[in-house]
Amino acid sequence: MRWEFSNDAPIYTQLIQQVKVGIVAGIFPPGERLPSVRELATEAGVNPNTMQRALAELERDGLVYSQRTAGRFVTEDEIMIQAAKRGLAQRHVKSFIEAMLRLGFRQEEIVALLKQEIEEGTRDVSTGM
Amino acid sequence: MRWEFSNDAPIYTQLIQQVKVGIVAGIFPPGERLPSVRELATEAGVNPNTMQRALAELERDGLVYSQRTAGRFVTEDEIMIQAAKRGLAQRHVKSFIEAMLRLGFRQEEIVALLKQEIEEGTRDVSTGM
DNA sequence: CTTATTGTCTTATGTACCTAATACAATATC
DNA sequence: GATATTGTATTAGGTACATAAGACAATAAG
Repeated sequence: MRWEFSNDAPIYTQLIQQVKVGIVAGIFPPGERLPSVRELATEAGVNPNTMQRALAELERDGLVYSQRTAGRFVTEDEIMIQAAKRGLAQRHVKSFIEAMLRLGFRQEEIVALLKQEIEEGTRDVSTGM
Repeated sequence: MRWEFSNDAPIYTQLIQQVKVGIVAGIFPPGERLPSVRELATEAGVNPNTMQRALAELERDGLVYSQRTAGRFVTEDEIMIQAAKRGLAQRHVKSFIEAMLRLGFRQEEIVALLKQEIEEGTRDVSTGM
C-alpha cells in the first residue's frame, strides 16, 4: 500500500479515501484482516489516533468491521464493495465533467481531451507511437 | 459569480480556485476591475481577511494585479489567461485518469463511462432521448 | 492463568485556518 | 484641500486538526 498526502485537505479524510480505494481495488481483499491501527499508522507515517479516526469512519460505511481484540476486517459483502467502486467512479466522472464545463469546454472537447491524454499516456516512449 | 464551499479544504484555497475559474471562464474579463476585497468578501460570505489572502496569492500567479487605491484588476495578458485555462484543464484530465486507474478501470472503460455520463446529462428529460 | 495484542478512549500541546475588529497610507473623487 | 474608498497590516479569539503519551478492557495466544 502506497500512502501519499497533499496538504490541502485533512489527513484523516485522505486516509479514508485511500483505504477505501485499497478495498475496492482489491489491495485489501474481502474478508481479509487489516493490519492493526498501530501498524497502519506507522506504515502511513501518521499518528495512531489519526488512523483510528479514519478507520472508525470507514466502519460507518460498513466497508470494514472490527472485532474487539482479533483485529479489523474488510467486509465479505462483495456487492457492497462493487457498489462503493461504482459510487466512487460516478463521483469522479461527474465532478470531472462539472469542472471542465465550468472552465468553458464543450462536451465534445471534454471527450477529445480525455482521449488525447490517454493516448499520450499509452504511447511508447522509445518510438513515440 | 456563484460562491460554494466544501468543508474538506481551506476556504482561501477554494477562493483562489473559484476566482481563477471565473477569470479563465470569462466571468471576469481581461483588464476588468474586480469588486473590492470587502465587496467580494461580503458576496462570498467570508471574512475580508480570507478574501484578501486569496487575492494576494492570485497575484503571485500574475492573473490579477492591484493598484493601491483604484482597486484590483484582471490581467490584460490573454495569453496568460489561456495558459492558465489549459493548465487547469490538463490537471483535471490527468487527476481524473489517475483516480480511475487507481480504482481498477481500464482506459477504454474510462472513456466509455465519460461518454455515457455526458450522453445522460444531455438527454432530454421529457422524451428520454 | 499469564501475557501480549487488539481496538478504544483520554488529556495535553502545537499549528493552521477563519473570523472579528481595527488601523493606516495612498489616492480617486468631489 | 477634504473626504471616501482602496489595498494592506495587525492583534486577538475560537475551532479543527494532528501529534504525543498514556491508559483501559477484551481476548487471542502461550
